[in-house]
Amino acid sequence: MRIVFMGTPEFAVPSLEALLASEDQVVGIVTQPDRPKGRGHELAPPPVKLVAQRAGIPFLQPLKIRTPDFLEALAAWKPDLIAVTAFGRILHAPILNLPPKGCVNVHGSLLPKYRGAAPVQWAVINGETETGITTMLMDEGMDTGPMLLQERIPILPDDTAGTLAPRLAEVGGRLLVETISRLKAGAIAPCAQDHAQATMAPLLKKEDGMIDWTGSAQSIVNRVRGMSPWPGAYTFYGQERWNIWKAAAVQEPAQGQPGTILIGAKQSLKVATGNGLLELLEIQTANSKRMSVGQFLAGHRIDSGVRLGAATV
RNA sequence: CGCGGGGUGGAGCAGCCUGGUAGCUCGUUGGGCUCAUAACCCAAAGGUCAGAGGUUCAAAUCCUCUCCCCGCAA
Repeated sequence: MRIVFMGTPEFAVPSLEALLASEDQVVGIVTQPDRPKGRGHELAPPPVKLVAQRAGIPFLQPLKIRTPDFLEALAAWKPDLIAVTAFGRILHAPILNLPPKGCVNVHGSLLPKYRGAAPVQWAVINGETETGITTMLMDEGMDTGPMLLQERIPILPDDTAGTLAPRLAEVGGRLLVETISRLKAGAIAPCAQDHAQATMAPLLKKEDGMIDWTGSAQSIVNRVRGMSPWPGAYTFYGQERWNIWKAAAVQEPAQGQPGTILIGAKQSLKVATGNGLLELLEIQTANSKRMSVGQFLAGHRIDSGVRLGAATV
């Protein structure tokens, strides 16, 4: 079959590579335009583009999807099927209807849970112990199409969004190839989602990383995990912004108001929460790199009793 | 030419503005204390202060350039 692949970030790379290694032919790739990134204003190519170049497969980086030009270019590739993993754009009907076999999407959750742009992160933030990959036939909604295959994987207690995503992406690649193969054989029955069970996993915003100390210690741990490596969970020590990269709930009763710092022996820094104590393990302050709390305390004088929270003037 | 912070013994920081024998917390090593210890006490080792040039009697500190790192913003 002739397949067009659409995808953008690192998460999409295993899907593309799995397709390239499969019996089907990837005749074209669509990815997002290079974007300014990093400290200067250098343009950074999306990971999928790099793979496309290395594989020597023609690719497009349209600024806008809903144009006659793009649709024409897509049609010229004569795809039997379009495979989509984390492309980052909504496909409208003219594209969805283009390939005879339809458009297959790889989604990083157990649909109908966690529809949307950040399913991996929100699953971790909500403390799920299991997630997975769902392949589906795309329709015009946001991850609402009928499901094809699903595979579950556990979320480990120490997983962050950053450690979980690559594992899911691998499963995604495998499941994508299997899905296509079974579609060709007519050995798969699309199964409508139970829309009543649907939940949303919207794109993460910076503010989603703001730690609410009135929550439980475990809920804060989960937020820290889900916001890593981007955009990061944070709080304020006075006016100074602290990014928290690793934390653990401690089996001790909290002392003081939520957010109160407790400096202990052994170079430890614990914080009272709405329910339980939270020990900070890895921290990053402005203009500095992330470091263990032990290292941080070696060079910074932090007093017990100070409250973390919103920025104070 | 997007804005800003920084590179000081192994780690994290102070000192720089107001030039003049390099300091703090921790780690390491040795010793002591202790039933014992990741705890405590004593001692030691370890730095061409990122690099190059300049000003000066004298530069970590002032000026110029280079390299590297980081935060914000995207």
